[in-house]
Amino acid sequence: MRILKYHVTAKDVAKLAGVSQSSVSRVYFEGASVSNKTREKVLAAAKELGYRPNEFARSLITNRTKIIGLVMKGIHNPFYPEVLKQFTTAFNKLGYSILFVSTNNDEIQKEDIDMLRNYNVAGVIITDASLSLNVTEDFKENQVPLVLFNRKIDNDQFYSVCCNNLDASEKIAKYLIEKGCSKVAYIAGNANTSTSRDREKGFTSIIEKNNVTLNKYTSDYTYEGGYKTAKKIIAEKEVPEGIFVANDIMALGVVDALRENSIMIPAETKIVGFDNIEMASWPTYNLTTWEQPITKMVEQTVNYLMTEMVEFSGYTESVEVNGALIVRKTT
Amino acid sequence: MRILKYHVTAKDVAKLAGVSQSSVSRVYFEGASVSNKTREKVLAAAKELGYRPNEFARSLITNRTKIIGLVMKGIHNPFYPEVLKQFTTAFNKLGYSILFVSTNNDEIQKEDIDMLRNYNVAGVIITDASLSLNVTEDFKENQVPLVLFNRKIDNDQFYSVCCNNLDASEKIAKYLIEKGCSKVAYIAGNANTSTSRDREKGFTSIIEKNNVTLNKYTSDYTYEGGYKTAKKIIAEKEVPEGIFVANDIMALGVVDALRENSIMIPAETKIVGFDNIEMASWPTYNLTTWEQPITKMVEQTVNYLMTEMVEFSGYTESVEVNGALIVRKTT
DNA sequence: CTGAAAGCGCTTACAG
DNA sequence: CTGAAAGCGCTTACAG
Repeated sequence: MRILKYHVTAKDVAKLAGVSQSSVSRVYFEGASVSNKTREKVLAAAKELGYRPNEFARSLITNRTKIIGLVMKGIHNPFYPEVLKQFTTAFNKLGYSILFVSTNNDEIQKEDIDMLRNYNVAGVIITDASLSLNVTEDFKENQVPLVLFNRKIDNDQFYSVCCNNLDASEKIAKYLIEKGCSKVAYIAGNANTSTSRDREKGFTSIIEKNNVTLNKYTSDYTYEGGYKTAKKIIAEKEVPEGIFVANDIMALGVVDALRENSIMIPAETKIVGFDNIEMASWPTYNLTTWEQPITKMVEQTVNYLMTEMVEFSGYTESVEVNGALIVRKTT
Repeated sequence: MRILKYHVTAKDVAKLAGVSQSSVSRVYFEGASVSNKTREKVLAAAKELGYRPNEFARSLITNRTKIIGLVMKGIHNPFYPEVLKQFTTAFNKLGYSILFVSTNNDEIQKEDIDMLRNYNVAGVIITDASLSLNVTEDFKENQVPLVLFNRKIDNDQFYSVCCNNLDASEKIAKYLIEKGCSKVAYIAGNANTSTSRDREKGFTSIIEKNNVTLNKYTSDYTYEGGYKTAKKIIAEKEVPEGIFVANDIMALGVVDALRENSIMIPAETKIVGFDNIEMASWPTYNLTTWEQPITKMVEQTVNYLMTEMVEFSGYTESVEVNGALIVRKTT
């Protein structure tokens, strides 16, 4: 056993303040009614003793915590550290803490979920990973609100927050056509992600309507993936006039590969990415891309969770937040 | 109030297994002695009911959790997402969860610490930020082990894990001299970080011994900072033959700025970074750098915390883990 | 508004 | 090894 500094409890505060322990509790419990006089006495005593309510005793009774579980897979994509930072800042301001879980698999594992269940998290955000229904039954049964961030699942079992991927990719297609491309390519991210599928769908629909030649390649949302795919395209001899790459980090790999082979961007080939990560604006790359409105997406997620945490409704919707095309020098 | 699914407790398991609640508790508490017969009965009953010990009730008594607080500031530097991922993976494997705190200030704030104290974390890792002594008194008093990761503080009040910054920067200096540089520059990161100071100290000592001209610049460990500092250096007309940049992300900014001004790397100027982030190996950059041994640094931190969490000793030391020079095409 | 008391789900001496 | 009981620090009906 550790020998600990004397732990200040509500009882100690009560004694010093000359009130009951219940009254101390009421001062720290939102919504309870206490007279100003009692409140002042309690707060003064609490300050003197350095009292802080024990979150665990609290959670034991209320069966609630102020912990948000955040599950993230692709921390290597610079898009996600920014997302993490914004979520942490937003929730910390609201008095909530972030329990961070990094999953290695495309699909979230039972262990990852168990970690969150063990700590009885008040809400869950899953970014960048899919999940099977049975894994989340626990959350539903316990009325823990859940948001899929930057991913959606076709059935309407989940609340999801995404960028307007379909519309965005249609606009990107139109933009490349306007720029005069008569032969284009799409480089997909992981095939099992909704983002890659939606971006492919929107892009393809417009391209096909305009009788532009389209080649599709599958990659994996990494720099190396983009680089290798571009090398493959180059090896096929007929480099397309425009390439829409499903995310920025892959697009940077594509740019580097084309440069190594002295293919001029944008003169010979135009490149468009997706995300608008910081590096896209670096002078070396100056990548034309679609900006994902992270701040708005985070806001939307936080608002939903906060509402559902106050009173669980189980409401689900696929929310799409509008981004915008950022034109730089690769087109 | 939420209407919750019936919560399975140790009592329920005890009833089904035909043993006392204490016995159920003993099965789940490491170190307690239970007969195999009892254990089997309990585990069977627990499985049938889907029992999971309540962490909060547990923590209330033991005054311990399986939560590690991880404080991070510079998540924008790609070095840190990798650190975060490795810590999360390592601790999850050991059954510990990560409470993530992102601080915005160079110095950790009282609020950040309060967040960790509220959840009675078992251990704390602080990366990339400094902290004043008074803020951490709470941890000491409560015997919560603490590690400074990639930062150290001159007094020996803290256990810290760093790369061998001093030795590394001496070697980098020697390397640049060997390569024939007779005029060099050092671009510092945030002046109040131990990493930047140590790297400057080691580099300077060797450079001065060899009568090589040295100019020093202060920047801020960001890409933009590196970029702007390089522009300033260029404006001074006499671009040094070698530049040691205190971290990679700044070094990439330096490389981009020099390229924009058509200064040949490494022919006219050689660049050495520090960290060996993923991007340093990208073909566009191919940056010579010092590899920070993240895996070993994480291991060292985890081992220390695990030991101190079992039995707190308060032992402190400044541990330095050896990295290595990675020669690429900027030198 | 306030206090006394029950109880959340565990761990842990204490007997046996 | 095992059970009955006390107690961790709170919240929350229940009276007053």
